[in-house]
Amino acid sequence: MGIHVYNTLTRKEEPLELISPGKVSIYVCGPTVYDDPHLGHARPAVVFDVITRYLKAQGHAVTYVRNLTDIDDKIIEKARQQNRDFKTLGGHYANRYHEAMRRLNVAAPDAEPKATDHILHMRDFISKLIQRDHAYQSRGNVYFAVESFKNYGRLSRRTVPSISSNFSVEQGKRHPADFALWKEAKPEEPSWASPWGSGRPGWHIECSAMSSRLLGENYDIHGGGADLVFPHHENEIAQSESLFGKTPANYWMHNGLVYIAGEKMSKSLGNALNLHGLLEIHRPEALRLFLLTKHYRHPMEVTHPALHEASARLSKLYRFLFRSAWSDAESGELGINRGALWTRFCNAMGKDFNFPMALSVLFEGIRQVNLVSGNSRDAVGADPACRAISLVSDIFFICRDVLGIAPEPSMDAWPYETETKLSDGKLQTATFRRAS
RNA sequence: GGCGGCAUAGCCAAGUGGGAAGGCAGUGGUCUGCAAAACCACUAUUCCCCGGUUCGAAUCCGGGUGCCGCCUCCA
Repeated sequence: MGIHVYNTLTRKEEPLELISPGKVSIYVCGPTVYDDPHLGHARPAVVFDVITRYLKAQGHAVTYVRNLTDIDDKIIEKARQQNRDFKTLGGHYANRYHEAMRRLNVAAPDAEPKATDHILHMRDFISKLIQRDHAYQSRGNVYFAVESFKNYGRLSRRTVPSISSNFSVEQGKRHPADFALWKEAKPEEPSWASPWGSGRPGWHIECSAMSSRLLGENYDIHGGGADLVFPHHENEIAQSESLFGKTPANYWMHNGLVYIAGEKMSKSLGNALNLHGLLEIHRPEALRLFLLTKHYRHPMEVTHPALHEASARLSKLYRFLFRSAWSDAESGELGINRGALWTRFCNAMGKDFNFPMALSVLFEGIRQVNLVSGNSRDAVGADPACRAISLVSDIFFICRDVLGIAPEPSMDAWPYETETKLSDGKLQTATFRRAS
C-alpha cells in the first residue's frame, strides 16, 4: 500500500521511499520540560503515535525517537525562582508529561533521549563544525556561521538577508543570523566543561547530535510542530547537513498548531489548556479522537462543542464496539486477514495520513454493520454475510491497533448516560482552566 | 515589510477537473411495553466574492475580501 507524505522541505506530497525498505526511522521533537503539558503538546504526540502505529500495522519495523529538552533558559529561570535544582524540576515535569502520555495511550517511543545525557555528543558535534569552519568561537560562546551553509533557509523558504533584517546585532556574532551552538555559562547557572569554557548547549544542537547518534546521519522522517520550522528545524538542518553533507531527514512533517479563541495555544500567551485538567473531564480517547478530526497539517481550533462532539463520536464508536464484542468472541479468530474496509482505510491513510477521511471510512463501516445487525445483540455473529464479520474485524483492528482507541478490558458496557451528564455540567467550569 | 496557511450545511470537517465523504446537533419515521441504541428519510442545485480557462471547476488561472501563522521562546 503506497503512502504519500507531504514534505515541508519540498512543499509537495511525495511517495514515501524508505532508506531501508521495511524499516522506518522517525525523529520527533518532544517538549521542553519546564511546565505541565498542554493540549498543544498532545497533538504531535497523538499524531505521530497514530502514524507509527499505522506504519507498524503495515508491517514496517519502526524506530521512533522523541526527545526531551531538559536544559534551557526557561527551565533554569523557573528552577532559580523556585530555588530548586534544574534537574529536579525537569524530572518532575518529564514525569507529568509521561503521565499525560500514558493516560492518552500514546505509546512510549523506542528512545527518548534527554539533552543533558548527550552533552558529550553535542560538544563533539560542535568541535567538528568549528574544524570545518561552519562555526566559530567568540569568547565563551560558539556560533554557527549561517553564511557557511549554502542551503540555509531552504526549509522555511527564507533568505539569509531577509532573516537578518529581523535580528538584532549581537556582540561577538559575525552575522546577525548566526545562532548559538554553545552558550557561555553565567554565574550560578548549570554548566558543563568544554573546550570553549564552561557553558551549556544551544537548543538546536541537541536534535542534530541525538538524531545522528540514535538514527544515523540520514533517517526517514523528522516531525514536529509547525512552529518549529524556523528557526529550530532550519538550524538543525544547517548543523547536520554541514557536518554530514546530506539532509538529516528525507521527509519533514509538521503538524498544525492548536488554537483557542482564534489564538495560538501557548504558555507565553497564557491560554494553554492543561492536559491533566482536560483529562479530568474528558475521556482520553475522546481527546485522541478530537485531535484526529482534522488533517494533521492544518491548524485546529479547540472549542467546547468540538470537545463535546468528540465525546459523542466516541460514544457511538464504543457502543458499537461493545455491541460487537459478543459476536467477535463467538466468531472465533478474527483479525488475521484484513478486509475491504481496511483497504479503504489504508487508501485514506496513504494520502498524507488523512485522518478525517480514514475516520469517515470507519464510521461508514459501523453504519453498514449496524444496518445488517439491526437490534439484535448477536445478529452480526449470526449473520451469514461474511462481509459484516470482516467489517467488524477491520473496525476492531483499526480502533485498537492504529487509532489507539479501545475500551479498557475491565469495562463491559459503555456508560453513555454518565458521559452525557459530564458534557453538560462540568465542561463549562473545568475545561478551560488555565494551565498553571 | 518578507514568507506561508485558511475560507465547504446550524456546527465540526473531508474532497484539488466529471457523483458535495464522515461526524455532531435538529425534524419526521421504523423498531421497542416506554425509553435508549440502531436504521431510514429530510437538512449545501452548491463550496467567501468577481472575472477567466474548459464540453465540464469547490477543485486550475487572475484579481479582490476576510481571518490566521512564522519571521523572538514555542508542539
